[in-house]
Amino acid sequence: MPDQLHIYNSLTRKKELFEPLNPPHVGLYVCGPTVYSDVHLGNVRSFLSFDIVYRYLCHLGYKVRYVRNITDVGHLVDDADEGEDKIAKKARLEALEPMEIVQKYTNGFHKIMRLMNIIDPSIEPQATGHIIDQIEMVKRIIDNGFAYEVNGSVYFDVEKYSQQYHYGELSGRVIEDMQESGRDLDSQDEKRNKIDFAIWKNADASHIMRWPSPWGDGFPGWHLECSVMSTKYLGKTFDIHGGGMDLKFPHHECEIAQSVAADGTAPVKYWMHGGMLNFEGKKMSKSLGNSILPEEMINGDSPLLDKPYSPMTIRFLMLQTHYASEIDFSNKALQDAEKALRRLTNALKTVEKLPFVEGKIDEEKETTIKALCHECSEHMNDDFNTAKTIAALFGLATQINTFKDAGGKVTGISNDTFELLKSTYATFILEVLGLKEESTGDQSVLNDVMSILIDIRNTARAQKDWATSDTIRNRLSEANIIINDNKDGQTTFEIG
RNA sequence: GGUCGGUUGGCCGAGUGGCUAGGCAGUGGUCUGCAAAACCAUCUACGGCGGUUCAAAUCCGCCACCGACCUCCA
Repeated sequence: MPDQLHIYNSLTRKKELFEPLNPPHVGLYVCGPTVYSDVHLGNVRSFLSFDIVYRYLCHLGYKVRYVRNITDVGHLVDDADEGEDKIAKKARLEALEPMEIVQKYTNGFHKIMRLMNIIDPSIEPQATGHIIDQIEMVKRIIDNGFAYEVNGSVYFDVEKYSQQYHYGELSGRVIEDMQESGRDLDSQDEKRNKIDFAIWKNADASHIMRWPSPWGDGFPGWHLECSVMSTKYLGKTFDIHGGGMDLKFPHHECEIAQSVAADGTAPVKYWMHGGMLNFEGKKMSKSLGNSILPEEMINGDSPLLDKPYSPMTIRFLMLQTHYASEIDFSNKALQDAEKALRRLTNALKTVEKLPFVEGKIDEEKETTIKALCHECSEHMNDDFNTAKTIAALFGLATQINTFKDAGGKVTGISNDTFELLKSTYATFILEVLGLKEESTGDQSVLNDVMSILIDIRNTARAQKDWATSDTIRNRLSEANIIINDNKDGQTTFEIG
């Protein structure tokens, strides 16, 4: 197992040792949301995957500049020529200013990110704030001979590019095949070749989002913003670029082509692609209309769901699967995850409370615990394998619970190992995996009230007044509070 | 049609040549006034057929099924 970070690079299709271009600095770019509607669970998964990448890189001590854009212009709705900007279309539908749409859904996106405990990027650039830079990049591509202008629109010349460079190296596509098998789109007369793509689109007065350019009024093309903003903030070549599998082609392929055509260098050293999230076996996507919003899941407000699930339950379930694999969400999976997460976090509370007692060292136990602690890092080093890391954490949870069961103290291991156990367990759960403790309402008041109820119940129990003690427990259970009489004589509660 | 990926025990889900993944559920036990939690034990699979190998879930071939991408999508 690796003791240094290895990343599966989509570009080379191999797991590679991670060597930053300029250590200890790391440049990380992730394709952000297009803010024309609510982010759904599938989007969340992708951002979570790269949240883990960011967190772990930071954990390893790298100084990471993490750029995740907001796409607020530039995605065409239909085919290339008759296409309308997604934001503009939505603005018409909702009778709002385009920037009102952008603000509304950007706010919603941020809210979900916070709920899911996804850390903010270092820079969150917006495409509309970089129109000038995008125009500059279009100019460079034209100057280098890889784009041509027709009627105020500028198209990337894929064939010309592929004479000199390799278009399709990321997605494994061959341009001859694409020319044969690609579907025919309407009104493509302007393009020299149907595999060419727009980098600047002409827009007449009826378009509500347009900017002046050397080619007349218009708006930037589909894929340009990411090339521009990654270059601007991370340089012409940077370390890691992430996004969902569905962006590999054409979006990321075009990004590579644009950067190479403009600046002559491959933009990215390690390409990472996250797997899709399915519901009932189908990719969850806006266009298929089978998406569940995170808020619906948290409120249980969807006909597809049996009950509400907490943000950390959702987070945990996602992390039980490797980022590159598909996940199929279901009620059963969510309920299992809820219980499993509770086991993990209960052990965290336990280990923080258990006293250490010096004693004869049990070599086997000592070795087991140390090995499990090391495994947490080793598994994360193996292409961010959160599933295996979680397995190791469950191993530690069992060790912790065994201490609790066997006398409610930690003994038989060295103090160093105990400290390692405590810090590893807490660090990986809270910082690396970002599984924060969830609390509902005012904890301090609740704690006070609960300690009163527990006192009354314990008095009843001491008098063998089971009717009273069980009534308290049952009524609390109805209120979703579970009472546990632990082996050590302590009574605790948890919100279930 | 083209390209790529997947098919693992009751369910979810790791895993690329030999060593128990893990979780949830189930079963038996310990503990408990009873529960719950926890612990111990148990159940232990790799789509089908063929091949390579001392050894295959893991490599190769064929077949079946599922999915993604090829058009905006995380």
